[in-house]
Amino acid sequence: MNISAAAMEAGLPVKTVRYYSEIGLVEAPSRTASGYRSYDPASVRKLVFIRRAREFGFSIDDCRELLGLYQDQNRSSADVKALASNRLEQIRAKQRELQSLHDTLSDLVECCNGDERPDCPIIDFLR
Amino acid sequence: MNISAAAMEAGLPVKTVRYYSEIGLVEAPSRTASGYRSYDPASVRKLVFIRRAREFGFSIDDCRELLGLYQDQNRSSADVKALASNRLEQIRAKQRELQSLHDTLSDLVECCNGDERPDCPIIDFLR
DNA sequence: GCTCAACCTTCCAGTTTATGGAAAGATAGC
DNA sequence: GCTATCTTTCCATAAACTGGAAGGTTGAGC
Repeated sequence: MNISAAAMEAGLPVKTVRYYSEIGLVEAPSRTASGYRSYDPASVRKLVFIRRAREFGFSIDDCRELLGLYQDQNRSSADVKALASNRLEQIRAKQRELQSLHDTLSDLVECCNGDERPDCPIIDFLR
Repeated sequence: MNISAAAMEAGLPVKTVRYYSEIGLVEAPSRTASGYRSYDPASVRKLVFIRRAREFGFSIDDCRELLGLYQDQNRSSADVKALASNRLEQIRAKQRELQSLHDTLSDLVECCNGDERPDCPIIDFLR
């Protein structure tokens, strides 16, 4: 399986697939006689796994850990839960932060006339 | 006013202040005879303005624009409002995205036993 | 006047997670 | 055999800084 077929199945750009093996996130695939990377179904499954984890905002380093757990038959679900809970707390923190930004900015936008005059509460607030 | 005093007043790291003039976000400060950067109160006010805008998640390019408006006596508040509304919509989009991540991940975390056994709905979901 | 710490300078490299492109070799279809 | 479409490697770029090295400046204390 050439890289473009593997990338397609995994739902990732070719460049990204190459990049993931470059940084050692997935093991280097075998090569054909002419040097083309050759992917097997197990590697493709790992790529899919990584794509999904990335979509959940897990960092590349988180993915390394998750992949280790994914491949470890003897992992405890507690280890996985710990990583996920961590990520969940990050998400909640970001949500709180965004909420506060949202509230302030939306108040400012609402009370700005948005007309031709220079008067602007948004600028005044930042000033 | 040396760079560290200016940085302190603006609430920014020295490195960042230097960086902002390097990329032309603020005009290059004058120099003392020995080459030290010398900041005046007006520059410090601009740095504060930038810090606040950055805290609101405006990009450096947004800041360039906002700074232009900040310095323009004849700006229309509509121009400022447009930038801010834009940013507000970005914030809302990010909020929706995070909410959906949060819900899925929190369901998964809740139904994971988090014990010594390998069984794990989180891994199963990503798989 | 000397010393020493705490400044300041520039320059280079690294962070994170890719993405874009150039130059050159491989393969498949006609 | 030609041509289009792969593939390879290598280098550059993105955003917004941050860290560190090597070396010059300043001011306080003695």
